[in-house]
Amino acid sequence: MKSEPDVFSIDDLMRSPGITEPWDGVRNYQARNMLRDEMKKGDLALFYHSSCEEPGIVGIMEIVKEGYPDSTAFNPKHKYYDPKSKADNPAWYRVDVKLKRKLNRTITLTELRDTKSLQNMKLMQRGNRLSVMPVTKKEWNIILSLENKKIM
DNA sequence: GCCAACGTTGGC
DNA sequence: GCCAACGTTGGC
Repeated sequence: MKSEPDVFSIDDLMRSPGITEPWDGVRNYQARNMLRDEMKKGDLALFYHSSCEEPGIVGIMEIVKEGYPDSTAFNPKHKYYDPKSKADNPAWYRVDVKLKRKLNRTITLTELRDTKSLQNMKLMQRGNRLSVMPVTKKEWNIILSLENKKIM
């Protein structure tokens, strides 16, 4: 799950009450489908910092509430307001995430690109812009094995 | 700031 | 339904 740290960072999540926050503001249908249909309570997710100095994976989260309507879309004053989404037929969904732990260090995008066994990851695919995307168990294990392996 | 690669919009 | 124009994402 991607977030721009200037908007919402792993440290913001650490400071949240109960280290839990709704992951809202996703306005892309493919990503919406994953939030609404795919992600289950107890699932784990990687927190990715995008559009920043050091893009990469910074933490592990747990889904603590499954997809439910993103009410920020209903509020005309909210920055995520979307008039197309109505309370009786919501277009956008969110999940609640809880921080499991912050990684010892950022596993950078460069490093992921340099890892041969991760070349098929969704994240690596050209022009990929999804803010929520699947990670296979195998990829997950490889990624986390990098955490304590090499210091860039 | 640039630009590639998408997604969305709207005229026809 | 097509497709050009426009907007957005996100790495660099």
